[in-house]
Amino acid sequence: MKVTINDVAKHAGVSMKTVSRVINKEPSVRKKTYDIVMQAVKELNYQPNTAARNLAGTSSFAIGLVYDNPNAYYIIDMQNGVLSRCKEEGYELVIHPCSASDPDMQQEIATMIQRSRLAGLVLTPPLSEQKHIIQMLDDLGITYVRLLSGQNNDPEKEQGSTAEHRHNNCIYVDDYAAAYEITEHLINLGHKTIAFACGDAEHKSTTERLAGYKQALDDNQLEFNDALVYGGTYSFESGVEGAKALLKNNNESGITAILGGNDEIAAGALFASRLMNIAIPEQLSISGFEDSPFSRQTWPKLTTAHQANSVISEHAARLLFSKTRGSRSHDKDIITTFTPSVVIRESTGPAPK
Amino acid sequence: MKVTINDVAKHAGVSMKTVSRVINKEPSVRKKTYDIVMQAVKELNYQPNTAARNLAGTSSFAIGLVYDNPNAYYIIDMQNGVLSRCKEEGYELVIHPCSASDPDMQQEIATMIQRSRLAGLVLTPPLSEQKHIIQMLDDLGITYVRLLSGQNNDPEKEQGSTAEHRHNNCIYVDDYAAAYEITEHLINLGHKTIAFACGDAEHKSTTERLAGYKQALDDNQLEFNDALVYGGTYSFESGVEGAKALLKNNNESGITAILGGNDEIAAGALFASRLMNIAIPEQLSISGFEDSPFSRQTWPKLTTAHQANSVISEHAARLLFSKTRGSRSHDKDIITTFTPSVVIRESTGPAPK
DNA sequence: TTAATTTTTGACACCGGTATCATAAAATAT
DNA sequence: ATATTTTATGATACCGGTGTCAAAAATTAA
Repeated sequence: MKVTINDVAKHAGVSMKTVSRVINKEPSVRKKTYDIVMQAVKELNYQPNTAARNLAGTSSFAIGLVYDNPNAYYIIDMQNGVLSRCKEEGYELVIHPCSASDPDMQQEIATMIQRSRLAGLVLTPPLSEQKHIIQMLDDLGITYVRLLSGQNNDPEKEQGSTAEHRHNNCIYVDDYAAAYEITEHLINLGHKTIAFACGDAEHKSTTERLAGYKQALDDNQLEFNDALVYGGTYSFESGVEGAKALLKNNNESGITAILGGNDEIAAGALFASRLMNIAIPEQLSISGFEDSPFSRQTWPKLTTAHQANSVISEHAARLLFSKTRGSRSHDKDIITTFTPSVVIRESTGPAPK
Repeated sequence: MKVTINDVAKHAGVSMKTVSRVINKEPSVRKKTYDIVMQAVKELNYQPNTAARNLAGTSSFAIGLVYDNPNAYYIIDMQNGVLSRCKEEGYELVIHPCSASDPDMQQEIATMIQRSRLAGLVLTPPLSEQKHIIQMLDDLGITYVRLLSGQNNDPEKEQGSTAEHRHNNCIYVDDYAAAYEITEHLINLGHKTIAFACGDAEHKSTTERLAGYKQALDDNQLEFNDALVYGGTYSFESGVEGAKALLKNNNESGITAILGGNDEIAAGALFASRLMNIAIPEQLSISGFEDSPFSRQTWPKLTTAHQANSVISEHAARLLFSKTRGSRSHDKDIITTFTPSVVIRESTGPAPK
């Protein structure tokens, strides 16, 4: 029933080590031998036993994906992107949802790494931003890749000694640029009083998006007003609350557009507007951020910044693999900075007079 | 740095086999010995190496979760439920998204099982309903649990010989009852012309929900009308199309309520109503099914049938473990049939006169 | 108290690969 | 053609646990 490397070796008339070489695509195997072995592999339908490889090898054929993020769409995209690369490389994926509020989190991650002898880790925000996690991974000496909000400027310069400053293992999403772009879109529509309903303050993405928004205002001679910024979380409920707070007293601030920290916030704002009988986009424009499927399922559909999460995570995995194995993959194919692009739908329109 | 079972054995002054017994909670270890070993485990912070256990043991300490379902919320819940049980049991989870349209799917699943020597598999619909998959798993002799739509009636009677008829490895969601309940809710609100926007026809859940709907109509002396059933898919877009089709020609059929096959369909119907300037719930009631977070983020919020996906999947994992290991867990704690319960929100209301 | 039985524990051979290093074969130089 | 270098292959010792079976210790019976 189950075929082992020895069966293949016998069938092909070579040693088991040669079979091992072939399936691991090691160099220095003659073309002819390679073909013979592959033939045997096919004929016997041989599947290398993961456990055995993991045990015998220096590191296992598995990587981990760690996340602390309640956004289902985001997570699924992350998983799928990483999985597709894993499949390509013949690796397994160990997923690890966790919660920053859990005091054992750090220990748990360490345990997981140790038990499964993971070859590497992909960290998504906001975990990827936490110093103590990074510190721990460095202490453990494990390879990892971080998904971050920001830009990968001056890579040479950034090769700092401390982990937080070493940026050659990061994939960036340029939220700053995207927020700038989307704010500009609103400005171009004639909006002058644009509010921003932020996500969690601790997330780097919030800071970045806020900065991009500010810069866009500034570059267009619009004054930044602190009262137009609502600090919340990346959730629908926060969007509802945010919109209510921003538009209080019959919109005394004269807001004509709200930039949502993400699609959920925007959807919440949409919901609140509905409650307050505000027509979108005639009386108020609302934009989201991320372009999750969600943004196409609201009324009206959301203008947002498209973020190709599964592509991003696939590249994160690519980068990770380029660091673990003898970098079989070409680092050059790896994109390390992604900039979401504005997708215009029906939730934004010309500013009312 | 890394602690092995031998280190623990030495530290505790016992043989490595005894340590193995302790960490596997095997019987016939004296309390005193057990304590000594556990003490050593703690002191050294020993983590058993998964790969080694998998290799040496009869089956590996990992189970698989296979799904072909585009619904992110659903998948995340499934994963989390199964994961929580895995954590409890010290197992790993191998996730495997796949697509029925992929001709290699079956082979891929077989490969995964073989490579990772999975101890078992949890199958979610619609994969869990496909005969050829079940057949294959049986041929492979692997343990699995299926999540199905239906009821677990007459368990004794059902112990048929063919896999499709063996139902002691299934967890049921009673969509029939839930659909009945939700339809009745609409009827009680005075609705007499209730449409049903179905999900994918091949899904058992569609058949079940439809049957429950029909029965409720019947029990309340309302005639079933084929023209009021729209056959679509479990997607937002389908909900939009479905509502448009059902309400065509200025709602010539006089529909006052639409039962959505799931929340996404309902959200789509909501969207379409908006397009057609139909007020919800004043002119038309719409209900969803599943109670995904989604149903709380539409306007108005959806009346729906709450389905505790993460609990369901946790029980699926429970059931699986009860079959794989020496059934350490008590089968009696396992619920095998779940009935979603109606959650009333704002998308349904009294029928218009 | 000793024999018989049951419960605990340990020695050791695997599980199915990879890593190392020696050896054989092929390519190149002399 | 032979010596030398390079490249391809194989023998064998692990990796860190589990399973088997026999030995030792603890219980119970006689």
